[in-house]
Amino acid sequence: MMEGSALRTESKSSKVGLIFDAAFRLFLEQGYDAVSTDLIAKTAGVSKATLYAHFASKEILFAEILTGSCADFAARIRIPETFDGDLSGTLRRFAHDFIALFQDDDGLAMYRLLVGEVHRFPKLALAFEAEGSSEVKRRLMKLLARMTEHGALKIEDLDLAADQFMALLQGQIPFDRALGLPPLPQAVVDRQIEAAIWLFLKGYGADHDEARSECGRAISTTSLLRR
Amino acid sequence: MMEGSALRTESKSSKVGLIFDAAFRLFLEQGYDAVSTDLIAKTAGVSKATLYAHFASKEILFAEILTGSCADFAARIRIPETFDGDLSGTLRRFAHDFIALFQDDDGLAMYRLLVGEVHRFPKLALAFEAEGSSEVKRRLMKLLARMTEHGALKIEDLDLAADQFMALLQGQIPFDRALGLPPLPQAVVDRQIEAAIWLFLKGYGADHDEARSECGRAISTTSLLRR
DNA sequence: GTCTATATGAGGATAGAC
DNA sequence: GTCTATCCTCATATAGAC
Repeated sequence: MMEGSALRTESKSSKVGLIFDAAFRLFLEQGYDAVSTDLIAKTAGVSKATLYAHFASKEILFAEILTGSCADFAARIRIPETFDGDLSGTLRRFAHDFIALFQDDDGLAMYRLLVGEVHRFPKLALAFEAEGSSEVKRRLMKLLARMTEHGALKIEDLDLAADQFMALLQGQIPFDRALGLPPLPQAVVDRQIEAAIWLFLKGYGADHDEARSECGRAISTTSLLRR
Repeated sequence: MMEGSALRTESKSSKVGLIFDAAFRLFLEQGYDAVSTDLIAKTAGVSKATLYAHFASKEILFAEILTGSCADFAARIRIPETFDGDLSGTLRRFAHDFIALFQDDDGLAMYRLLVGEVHRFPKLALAFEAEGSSEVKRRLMKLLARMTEHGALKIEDLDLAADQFMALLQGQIPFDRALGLPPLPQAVVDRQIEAAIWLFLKGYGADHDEARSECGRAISTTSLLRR
């Protein structure tokens, strides 16, 4: 678990730790190419030779840093192991943790870094997807499953529902933030979260039963055939 | 308007046009730093001196190329000027145009490029946001407003509703695609679109006997591909 | 306008002493 | 392990002839 917004900064005062921290911060702030090994060494307060004694190349240094930080993302989301019956409260807690990832400058810088370097480090980006966003989704699906068993929700396709809830929470935030827009005011975020929960429950809440018994939650696929 | 998936490639056989095209393709495929002016000149079939005779610097060349292509994005979305009463059909047409942007490799490469170079070209990314995604949202809001006037929808906050519809359509697609995942099969995309329309109308549809007319033809989509 | 050839500098990586 | 000093490649940008 992490305190505050900072991603891993393991300031062991060993040389490796110093290099690691300096490189991490510099890469996040300026990108891969813009940061020279010279600058990293200088910032860390060591010589370039020392840097290369611990990391075989700049690419390897970069890869080690990023992989080490991937898993931290999923870990920031609180998901209860059991469902206590507080439907909207539980969803809301998840929502705030989830959105915080995109408001956080460090997390965002890391996403930018990965996206910008997909050409050079394709595996790194895929690993991030698998251990980050994909992992979050899996855990949300488990939560929604428990809520469905509990009778609080009615969901047939968990995968789809999880996708929709996450999408509603995000809105255009990750997209815009990645392009450099400033974080939204908390009030706006809160409103977006409440609206997301409202619409989600409108579709999957068990207590909105009108027209449900006849229609079910089946989705019309006529357009699939028509198109 | 654009045909096919290619973004602007103005192959006037003038030297400038050749340089422009070569640089555009190379930047999209390999990123800003990975592409040298040497390579651009070679690919375009001109000398480096010629390149610098037309573009003062690599940065300026890059900026001119990207700004020229920003507006093309919004232009790819068909939005009717008047609403003819076909609610789900109109939404569906918008949806397919919208999602196609993220399935398209060129558009995606451009997004990656902008996101990766936010540090170096902050204004460029903001311009893209303003002329691209933000413009699309404005036009969708107008459409939703017409639908509300027409009585087909009941929307209080147009801005919020537009955000939600776009988010539902996107799901995790832009996020995952930006990280290098392959495009989703069209069947999965179609299912996501139908689910988005369903949930959106669940919240904003004016007729609360909603979708009853389509119930008879409804098919459970759980039989379709799972991710 | 367009070329060949080159100046100039930056950055990744290493040699060798301690 | 850590440093100083250095090599060498490559990329941006320009000079000068045609």
